[in-house]
Amino acid sequence: MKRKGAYENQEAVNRGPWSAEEDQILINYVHLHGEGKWGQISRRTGLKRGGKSCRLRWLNYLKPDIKRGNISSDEEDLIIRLHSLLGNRWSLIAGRLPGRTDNEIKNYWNTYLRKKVEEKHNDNNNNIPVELRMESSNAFGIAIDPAKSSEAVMCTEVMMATEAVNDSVNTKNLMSTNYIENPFASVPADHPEGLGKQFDLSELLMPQEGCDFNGYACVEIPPHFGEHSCRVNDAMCETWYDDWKNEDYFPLDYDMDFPLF
DNA sequence: AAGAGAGACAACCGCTGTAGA
DNA sequence: GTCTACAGCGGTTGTCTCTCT
Repeated sequence: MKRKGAYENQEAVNRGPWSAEEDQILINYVHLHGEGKWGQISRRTGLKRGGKSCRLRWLNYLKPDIKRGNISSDEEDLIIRLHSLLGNRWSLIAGRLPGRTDNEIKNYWNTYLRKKVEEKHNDNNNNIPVELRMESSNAFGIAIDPAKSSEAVMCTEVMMATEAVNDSVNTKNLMSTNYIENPFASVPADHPEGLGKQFDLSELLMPQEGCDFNGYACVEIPPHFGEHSCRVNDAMCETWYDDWKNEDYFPLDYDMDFPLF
């Protein structure tokens, strides 16, 4: 259902690549009026572009702090890690890569990184016994294959046992044992087995004091979830997956540094 | 040199969420 | 509560450039 106003007067709207003249009009407008009020640009400047198109052009191309040029290996690594955590939540991923836009990261993933990750996964898969190559499933029988998955099925949410959240001393039991068996099981809080509280991982991904940004998104459980500070990094999913796959359960411990994969 | 195919990336589209009237 | 406009997101498409034959 098309909403009125989104693309009205379509016949009067320019499409396709932006000209230098159009760019300059948009830049001048933003300098005068600031970001936002995109819908007013055509009325105020005569620019024959929809508000959405203007916003996109500014955010993805014209904004001064946009970093252009090749994505570094560090950035690439970070994208892979964040994608394994967050799935296709490009704006969240872009938020952790200063100067990079969600569109740029999405394009980079779709045209290059996805294949690279898949190839890496296939290589790894060929080196393990057939019986371990079988797709795993979580507590609800949902097949999980982290390297292939473009969705954040496995770890967009974190389960923490209620008692652990309420008991800052007993931090070793942060995860209910039910879910240590399968750390990728994301159990709804109202599920009969859902003893724990459920957090959206993006909520946990808060900048942390003293954490090197390129140190791969150290996160801290916000204080209102309990007094403990459980430091994790975004490698934990892979680590858990490997440990779980090898039936060597990962002992979640207080303030433990997780190894990078 | 020319055409085909692949890759890269800018831009568009459909949708949801939200604020304000 | 409803409607409208707008911001924002993610998926998809279009177009340009490069490489190969």
